[in-house]
Amino acid sequence: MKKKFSENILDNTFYKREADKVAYDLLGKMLVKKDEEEIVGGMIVETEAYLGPEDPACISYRKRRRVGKNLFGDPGEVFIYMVHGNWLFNILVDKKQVPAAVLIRAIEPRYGLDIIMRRRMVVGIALTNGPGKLTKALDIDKRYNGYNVSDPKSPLNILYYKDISNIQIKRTGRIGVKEDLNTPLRFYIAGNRWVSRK
DNA sequence: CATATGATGGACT
DNA sequence: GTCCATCATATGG
Repeated sequence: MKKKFSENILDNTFYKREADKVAYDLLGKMLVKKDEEEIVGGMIVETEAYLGPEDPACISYRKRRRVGKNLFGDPGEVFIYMVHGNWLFNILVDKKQVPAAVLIRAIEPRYGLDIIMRRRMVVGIALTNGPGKLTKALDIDKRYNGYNVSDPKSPLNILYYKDISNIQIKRTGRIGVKEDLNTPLRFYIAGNRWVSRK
């Protein structure tokens, strides 16, 4: 099982592209975490792209540049950020030294459901249908800053799972941002019940 | 040290 | 849809 996981890990060239393209292509991929001996994780069903210094919603924008110092890392690196009492799980993307990221907003649980339910103390779609919920479900916090999801030794990985070329992807504006761009930068799998909002 | 700030979640109308 | 508790950071005194 573990060997199969490592064979399917997306390599870091996947992340060396513009944030909106990576956000789109992450849908239908598998996010897994090695949790002690067990594997927890699920299929990514909702993402948002944050484009960098030119994007008013991005942490690397203007005054918030200090907050975004961790945004200057290699593509594929994990970037964790606290908002409203919730840890948000991001992956650095684009060329090196471009402070852009993709936020993972929702997953469909596939591994370690019993562990996830114990941590969340709920059942059903509320387990992982939001960016703060999924980090609680997978026990992700700032300890995981700096790991690279393309590195087989990392506790967090993203795997190829299935072809999504026949699945309908919807685009909307980003949720909860103070100042969004005109381009819709939120992506989700149409009809998937684990998506946070329609 | 004090306070303002959210890329939220959950309870409620 | 609205309201507000939340809490790690950033920033200013």
